[in-house]
Amino acid sequence: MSKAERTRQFIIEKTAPIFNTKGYAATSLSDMTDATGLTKGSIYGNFADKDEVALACFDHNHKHVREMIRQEMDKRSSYRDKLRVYVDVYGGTRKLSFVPGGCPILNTAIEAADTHPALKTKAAEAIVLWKERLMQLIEAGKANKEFKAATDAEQAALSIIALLEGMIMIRRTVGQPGYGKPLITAVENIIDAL
Amino acid sequence: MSKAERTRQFIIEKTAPIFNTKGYAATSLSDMTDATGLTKGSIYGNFADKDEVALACFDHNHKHVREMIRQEMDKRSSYRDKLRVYVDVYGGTRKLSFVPGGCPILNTAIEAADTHPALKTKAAEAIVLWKERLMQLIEAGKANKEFKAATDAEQAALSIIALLEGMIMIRRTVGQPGYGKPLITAVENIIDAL
DNA sequence: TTTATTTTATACCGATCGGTATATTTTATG
DNA sequence: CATAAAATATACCGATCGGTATAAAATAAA
Repeated sequence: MSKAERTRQFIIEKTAPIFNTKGYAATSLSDMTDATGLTKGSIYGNFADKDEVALACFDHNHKHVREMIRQEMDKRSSYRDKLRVYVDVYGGTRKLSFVPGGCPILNTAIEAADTHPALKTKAAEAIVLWKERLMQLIEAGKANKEFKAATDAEQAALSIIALLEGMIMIRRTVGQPGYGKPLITAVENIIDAL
Repeated sequence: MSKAERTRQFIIEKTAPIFNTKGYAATSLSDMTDATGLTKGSIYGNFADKDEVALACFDHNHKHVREMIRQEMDKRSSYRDKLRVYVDVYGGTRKLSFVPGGCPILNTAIEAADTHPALKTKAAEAIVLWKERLMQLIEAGKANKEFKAATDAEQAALSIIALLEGMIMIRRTVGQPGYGKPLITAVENIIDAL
């Protein structure tokens, strides 16, 4: 890895959490130089513009979440237990470290919807990928006789995603944990009923 | 209503949709003068600062959604049908006009989470109010023998909110209507099972 | 209709925005 | 170690940001 590649990676790692917490538009070049200790010249020597950093940061945040899920999922054998990883990671039952600022897919989707087509596309691809991955797991469980054959994989997958994202929004906003637990239970109920 | 009060209302009505679509930080004074045809002097003669406009705009958007729900709900008699109003309004099955830019509660909650305490508080209050209203309807249905006595009102209320908000995010981001319908069905299933 | 008051427009403020040309320093190569 | 190349820092650009002092205009009361 060349010096430039390392610096590029360094910039991404230091600024990705800021983009996720403050939002893309609200994160300034000053925020980026403060967080990295680098100057604007150095940042612009490795990225064409602020947008390119923002897009790379989304990829980084998204990849971080995916790898955490994957890592935890590999430890589990049954498909039901694999699905429960999402509850453990997003639900925060276990103390699994998450990206600062909440779910990057949700944050990016909301901010970029009417302002940033490229980011919106990335968020959309992330959602599609997530749904397909969930459906894969559910269909595999059906083929394995672990889940009922009548299970609607698409509806279950989308319901889990919507409930988790809704829960993250509600829990982060209201603050009281009493607003999160019933939703964790709701997701668990879906998984149990598969 | 004095001239100033009318102007104040005019500014709110013209800028509220912009705040909801572009976000609070990304909406500039120029956006506001363009949308109203007024000058900065006029706006600052009626509001202390940009923040005061933003807060008033959230209240306006939130009230607009609530009144639309209330209006449609009054037309219906059974509690089950009343609850289905949320599906019709948020689900977009019926062509009920919604605030431009999607759900203001969701948008505000996500943007303000780490950046704007006052707005975050307003979003939190909106969620609490919504949950309590849903629980009222469910408990009333239980008292009326329309719903099962064993129904967990809190979990149902929170599940409906999370599913609807998750659906709005997913539908707006991915675009394809195939991603929304299964979630509408999921909410309908919850209401049917009450 | 005159006058006092309120409301709106003009012109400007310092600060910060994203971005760049260029000089300086650091890295890699012979 | 010398030198060419790459990477970083400095200094600056015009544009726009939110906000304000003040003048002009419109409104309301007498």
